[in-house]
Amino acid sequence: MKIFDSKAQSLIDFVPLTAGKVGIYVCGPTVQSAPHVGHLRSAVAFDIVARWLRIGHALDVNLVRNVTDIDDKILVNASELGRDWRELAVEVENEFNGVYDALWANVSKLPHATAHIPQMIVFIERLIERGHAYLASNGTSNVYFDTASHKTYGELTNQKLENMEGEEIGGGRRAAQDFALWKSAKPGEPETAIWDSPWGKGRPGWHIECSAMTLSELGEAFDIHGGGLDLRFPHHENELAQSSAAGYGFAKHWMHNGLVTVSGTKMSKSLGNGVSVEDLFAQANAVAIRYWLASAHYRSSLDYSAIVLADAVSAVGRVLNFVRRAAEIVEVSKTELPNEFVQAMNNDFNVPEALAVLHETVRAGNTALDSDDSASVAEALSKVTRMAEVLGIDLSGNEKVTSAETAELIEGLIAKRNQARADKDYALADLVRAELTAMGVTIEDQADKTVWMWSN
RNA sequence: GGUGGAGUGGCUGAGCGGCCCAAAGCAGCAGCCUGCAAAGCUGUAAAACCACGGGUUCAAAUCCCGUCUCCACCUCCA
Repeated sequence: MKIFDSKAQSLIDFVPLTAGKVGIYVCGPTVQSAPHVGHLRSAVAFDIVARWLRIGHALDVNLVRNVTDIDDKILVNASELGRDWRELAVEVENEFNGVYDALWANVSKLPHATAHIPQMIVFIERLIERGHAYLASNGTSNVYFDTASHKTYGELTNQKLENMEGEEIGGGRRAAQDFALWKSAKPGEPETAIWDSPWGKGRPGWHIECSAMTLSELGEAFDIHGGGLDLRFPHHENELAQSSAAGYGFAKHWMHNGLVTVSGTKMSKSLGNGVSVEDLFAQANAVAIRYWLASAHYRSSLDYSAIVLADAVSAVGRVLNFVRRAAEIVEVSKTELPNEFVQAMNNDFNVPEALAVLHETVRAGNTALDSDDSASVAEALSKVTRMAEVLGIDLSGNEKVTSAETAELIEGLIAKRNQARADKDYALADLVRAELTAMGVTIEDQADKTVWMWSN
């Protein structure tokens, strides 16, 4: 199993720290505003990683995705809306979880920053004791990480301190690159966002929550740390600095997913070119969206367009059509994954290549269907089912709930059309079909019967 | 200025020294099937001269050098 380690900047042979088990920590959202496509891509990418390690390698995967539910932006957005920040955070988080659910991208654990404040304080104390953090010189309770004290600072992104732009020196810090571990409470901030600490009232800085939560959830050292490419610096660099300065092994490997772009430019909150989840779901169903999100290799950038989404709908439809037809005549049985599929997944999760195998199997299955070779149909169906499980393609995903009355109505129309066909009254038959189409129903005439399904 | 990534058919997107006269999907065309469709199968066009120019090699989309273009990070972001 090869994985591209973005810290080593090379492909590594993946060997779990503890035999049979894998600990993965992926940076989840800061719940400040609604999810956008980029969040979904990251979630799907790491969901596939977890699925493959579980299904393809029989590993016990502990996938942790944090929820950063205390942060400047949350406070700012809440105050702009005149709302309680905690309420906003919960609401946004629910929104995130709803989409993750819809896309089949769930995780083992969802630790919250606000539930780990004591652990963060302990962590910061430890850094101060070890000489890697200091209290601000301006009389506030700000605490900063001392980047100069940590000689490997910059190792994740291969940067030297002197080349970094840094922020303006302020807030009582010693160097531009030093970052806040603890932020002093400021006037006007809600009481509920202020915690006591050995240094005074305040709240945690941005990066410390992840270091503290990896420690609580996965221990001093764990296998993989993941997240979007845009988090490499400063967030992951700083996490790594904190945790290694604290004396912990931290992440053995790093994985970063590529970004979602629109016309070649990164989709981001600040640029305002983000495509909302509503936009996305208005154009395609969840299975197709997930397929699209996985259709480029996880390290490549993924360009968004309406066309590309429509392509995904067609491509998934092809798979789903085969499964539907095949399932009418054969059962899914136990079978091995195709070798090429396994090879592809083992090669740094090459999903596009794996999808090629999936489609080849579908074609073989369709050919078998056309030639009534039910043994081959069953084989193809079983393989497709297993591959879909690895990739998280919900094969029942296109089924819409239909009431008995609606089904009866549709079946009545189909019977009417088939009678017309038997009578060779094709004008009437086509009229009925047009009626069905208008209802959003697609029909398919098979040798001995007519089946129907909701159009995409 | 520093650090990374990318340029492959009409579109999306793999491949990263020989299995590549380049996977897979979408779109197009033709045939089969169908009353006609849909779904499906088969075949297939557009010079895919793999950004461009050199080089290494028996062999390069894949390695090296140079050039151009684009993107990301160094500020909040998956």
